[in-house]
Amino acid sequence: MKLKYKLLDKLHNVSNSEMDLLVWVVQHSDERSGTMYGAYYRNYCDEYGRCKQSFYNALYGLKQKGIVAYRRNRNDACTTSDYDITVLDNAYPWKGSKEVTYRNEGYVDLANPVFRSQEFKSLKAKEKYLALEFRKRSFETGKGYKHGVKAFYEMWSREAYLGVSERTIRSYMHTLSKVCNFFSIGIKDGFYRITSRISSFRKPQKGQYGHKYDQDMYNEQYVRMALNRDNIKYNAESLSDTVHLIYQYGAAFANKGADVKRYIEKAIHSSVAGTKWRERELSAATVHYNLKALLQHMPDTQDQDNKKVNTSSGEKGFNNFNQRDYDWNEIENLLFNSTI
DNA sequence: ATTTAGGTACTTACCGGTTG
DNA sequence: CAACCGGTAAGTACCTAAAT
Repeated sequence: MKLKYKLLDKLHNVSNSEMDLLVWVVQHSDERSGTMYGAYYRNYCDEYGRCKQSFYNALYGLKQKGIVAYRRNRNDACTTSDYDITVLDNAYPWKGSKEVTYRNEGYVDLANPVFRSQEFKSLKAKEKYLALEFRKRSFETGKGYKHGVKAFYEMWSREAYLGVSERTIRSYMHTLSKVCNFFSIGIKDGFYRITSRISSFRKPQKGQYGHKYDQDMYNEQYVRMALNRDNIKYNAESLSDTVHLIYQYGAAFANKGADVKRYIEKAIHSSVAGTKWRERELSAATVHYNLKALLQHMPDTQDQDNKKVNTSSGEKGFNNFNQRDYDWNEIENLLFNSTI
């Protein structure tokens, strides 16, 4: 859910669908690799109300601009394919370690409700970019972003920033402060003063509606990936019921040295065994039943590798998104070599 | 995958209101 | 008055969605 400040420079000229794709990818990514696994075009299209061509245009566009690398995955029957999309230069591989490097790299937290809101989605691409920049700048200065009016227009209208006229910038400012209420923007003594509106950026507390930890998004994405690969239809309710099983059974599997996510994938897969490809519908109850059975038939000790991974992340293994048996370093190399 | 019709974003230009 | 703000409108450049 983190977008490093240093990536913002690349975002001044992305199209709106590219910006949406990037935000979507970061929101569903594993922070430690900066990668979203199993990205499926239909999920993107549903969430942003775009046609499938937009997904591909955005994907190719982001790659061409050096912002992401991607890799295509097909299932065994070649009936579905999804993508692992890595946001370049956006990994936090030292999470949990004492590396100074990790702490010093600032980021915009895309988990914030603002960046999931319909208001943000309906902004223009450059307004979205500006919102990210203002978020960064108002944090770095502590008391908000202050910039002389003349210099402000001079800088932001430059090609390397927004590349639009002063008049257009003013309309962006209006949208961000008056239409969306994201920022408080005013001019005093010849200076623009921009601060984040706390009421807009406040995150829901635990237990409140809309509250999500970063790893909740990984979990949900993991389940979606498994469902997509088996062509299983689902709705919001059956999906959330299934995702919930990860929390319900996480500890029980961890006690046996196993990662619940690997087993929920199996439980999902066997829940549609014998059902025709086109007629598969998610039944959380069946998945639950299968998962329970898998747990009961498991020996008490598992291979130590899994256990090690689970405990090292410090967050119940949520960050460890090794959903496949690939060698991690090999994936990294493939992804990074495929770009420039 | 490529083409195309329709839609959106942006620029330019103008206007009236507000501020100092 | 001068400088600035926010609104509208027309033309065009570019983008998206859907057809081919």
